[in-house]
Amino acid sequence: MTNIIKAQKGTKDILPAEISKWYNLEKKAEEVFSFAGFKEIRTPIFEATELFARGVGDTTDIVNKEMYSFEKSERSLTLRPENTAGVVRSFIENGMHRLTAPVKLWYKGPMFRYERPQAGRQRQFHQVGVEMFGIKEPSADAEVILLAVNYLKSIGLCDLDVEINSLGCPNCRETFSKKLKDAIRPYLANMCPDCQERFEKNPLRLLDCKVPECNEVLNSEEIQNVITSEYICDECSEHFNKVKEYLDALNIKYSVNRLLVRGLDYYNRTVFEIKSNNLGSQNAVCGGGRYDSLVRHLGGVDTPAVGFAMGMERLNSLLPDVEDNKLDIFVVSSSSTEAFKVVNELRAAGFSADFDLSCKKFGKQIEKASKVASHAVIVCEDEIANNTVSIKDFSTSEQKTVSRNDYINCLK
RNA sequence: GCGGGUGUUGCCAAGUGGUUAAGGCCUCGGAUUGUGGUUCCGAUAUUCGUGGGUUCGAUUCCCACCUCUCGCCCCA
Repeated sequence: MTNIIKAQKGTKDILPAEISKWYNLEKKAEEVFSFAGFKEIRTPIFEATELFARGVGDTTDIVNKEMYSFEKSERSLTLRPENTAGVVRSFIENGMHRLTAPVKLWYKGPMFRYERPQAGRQRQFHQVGVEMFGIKEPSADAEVILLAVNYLKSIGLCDLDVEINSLGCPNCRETFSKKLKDAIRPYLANMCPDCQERFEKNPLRLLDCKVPECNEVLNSEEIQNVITSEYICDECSEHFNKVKEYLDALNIKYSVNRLLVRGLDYYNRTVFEIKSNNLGSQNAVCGGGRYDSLVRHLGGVDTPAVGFAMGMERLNSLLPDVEDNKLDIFVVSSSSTEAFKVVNELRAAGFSADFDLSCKKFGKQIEKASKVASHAVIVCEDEIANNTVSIKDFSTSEQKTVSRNDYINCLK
């Protein structure tokens, strides 16, 4: 026998038994986002590799070691590892900066990252997210966070922790990085190898290292003074305060986490994450923030933007399983032809209906009917002879025989 | 890329260095050729993750690889 071909590492089938959970996530996204004036956008699954190298940032792990890239006709292409870069590309390419601001977009779909799979992490996974372009005011930040919270609420997730932070503008970021590096430099030799590398590549990431020795350094009074000091400029600070005011006014509970640093290079000012305690180590269900320079960076007209993305598998794992809906009607018949006709009539009338294609004997058909449907419509010899059908309600076991001409009405 | 755990049928799951690999669920057939959800009977593993090795003999012992899983890194 030939070898069985299995799903690739880190990929999964979404089976019929779990599909209603997915439908629900997608349906609620459509509802909640369109209620807030967001329109869905669908961008290609693969893009030019350069888009991600420039868009996501070539200091990131995503770009350095997690991309599914391949060559075709001398072009380097990559399966999208996230969708912000793709949406921005589309925004620029389609001249959306000419539309009245804000341009509000949402998306859902598969993303690909070559990582070691673990709880809440696959190589092919799904994200649902929003991007809003053209508003530099802090109201946009608050609107996007509000939307995230409301979406999570709509799918039944209320008790999640919202954490926010401000990275400041590129200037603040550089000043702060420099201060931090200066402060840490004397202790660097005692810190973990990862931190040694972060020190050069992305100093802000030093802040959330989990290694005890590094924590010790970070918790020292000297470093803490740097961390808690006023690290962003007045303008950025005002922006951040305003965001917090909006969130307070909207009764959104949040905490400010100075150590929250998002891994993608394009963020500035507001960044946020929404976390759950029930997810194991990959505990963020939502991550987002402001990325004012990305559109310009990718060659578009300078346009401020904010957005977030959520991991749908992680959302699903927090949600209870839902039971499959039963069919309205299963047609039991001694004649396949009659069954076909009746099923067809029922479906046209708006009932979900099915019948036994292999025309097994009566007992088997009624057994199947009781398992998959709430009602049986019986069309056997007697009924056919008298131009009637029998309707059986499995919840009460009651059965009545009605005229074939208006049985549909008897079901309503 | 690094570390820990794991792998018996569609699913759950026992088991042993010796030849018929328990049991349960699901599925299918029958008791019951017009009435199901109860009951009873019957059927379903010839790669026991894959490939090597030890042995007269391995699903059981050893090695390698792979999967899944939990962590690290990083991220949703």
